[in-house]
Amino acid sequence: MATKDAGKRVTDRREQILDEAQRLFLGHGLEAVTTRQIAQAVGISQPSLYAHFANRDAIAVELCIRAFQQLAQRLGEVDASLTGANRVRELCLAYIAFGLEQPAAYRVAFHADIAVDDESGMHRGLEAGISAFSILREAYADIIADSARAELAAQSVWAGIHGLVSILLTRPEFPFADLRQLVDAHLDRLLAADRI
Amino acid sequence: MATKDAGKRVTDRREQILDEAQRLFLGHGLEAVTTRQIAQAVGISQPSLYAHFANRDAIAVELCIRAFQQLAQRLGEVDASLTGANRVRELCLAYIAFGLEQPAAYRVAFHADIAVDDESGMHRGLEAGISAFSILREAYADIIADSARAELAAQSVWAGIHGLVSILLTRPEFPFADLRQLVDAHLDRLLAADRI
DNA sequence: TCCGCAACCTATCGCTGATAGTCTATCAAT
DNA sequence: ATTGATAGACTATCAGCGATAGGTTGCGGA
Repeated sequence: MATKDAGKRVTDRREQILDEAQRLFLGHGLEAVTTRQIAQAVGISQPSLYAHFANRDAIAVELCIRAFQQLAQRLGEVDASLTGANRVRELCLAYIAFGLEQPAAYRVAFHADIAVDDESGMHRGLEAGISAFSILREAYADIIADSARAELAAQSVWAGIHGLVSILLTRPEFPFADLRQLVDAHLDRLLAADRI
Repeated sequence: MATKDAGKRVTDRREQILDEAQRLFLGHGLEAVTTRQIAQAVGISQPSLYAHFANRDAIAVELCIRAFQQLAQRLGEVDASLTGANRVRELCLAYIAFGLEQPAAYRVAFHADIAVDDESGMHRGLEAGISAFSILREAYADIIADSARAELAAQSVWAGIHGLVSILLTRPEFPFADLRQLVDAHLDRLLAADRI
């Protein structure tokens, strides 16, 4: 009981740090938030963070995981009764909506430069990203029988919608066309190959 | 004469700083390079940089301009005798090649967060970016008569190829398909709408 | 009762971008 | 030829950053 409480307290503080870090990151952007700000928001001293995380990057990795999980959840909410190309299009719309509505989360997921683990060549945030991507991959398995072709299609479409979200987020000052028209035109173009 | 010499000397030092900064940025990435490293490479003290640039961001803006100019030059080298969809495809290939061969330049151009000017809502790097994009826009004016539709198509294709380059650069650890296959599949998909 | 450990603290490190204040060499005007 | 202004460089220094060292406290188990 007491042991469990102690363990729980540690977990809670870790989660509390991540909650505050996420809140600050979403509000001010990844690079702008300092460890001292996070610590102050939690109500502990700045060095105390290092009892829970190896370094600032480790916090960023956890937030990267959260961001990909939120993306996966958003994609998971897409109407499961849809099939084929219709489902792919709705997944793309959900993806773009997530990116534009949660720009800070999207940037943590895709633009933050986070060191990968030396042996695995990955970090846990990337694993979460792959699992989010799998939703799109499986939707394409429904459309294209050849699995290699389905994989290529899914990666291409992913890159395509990522490009739109990415450039809208990082260079919003460019003279883009009307957002709805641009999204529609982009999806029409990107998914034209899957027309029946 | 003497005045001109003095003016020239200033310009040279500015250019020298930018040259060294570019060399360091390309080698070590944007965030990794410090003002002291730049100053040391030039052979002056770190505060002396601030006689030539308002701050570190101002140097980044100039390098952003250079990156876009290099991209524009690369696109300008595409065979001018090509027309229509063939020209668009070659432009896309050149774009992707530039991004993958000059990752640091591409990141400065598209991923570096550089404050925009308050009144104009832009910075000069963005203007250079727009002029690079214009090459693709004009190629689409050749294919699609309706100028609004041509603009939408060009922006969509730009976003599409940017997405592939961007994700390959920022998340190379993802299990992507073979690069040549992926690029081919992506361009096939992205440009399918322009088939005659 | 005492031990060990987890979590916290203060103090401090080296490094960063940026500013203040001074010195010097060059050029234009007297 | 002498003066005054200016450009460009310097040293010294700042506050803020991520991170580390070392000591203190309080609680659960032997």
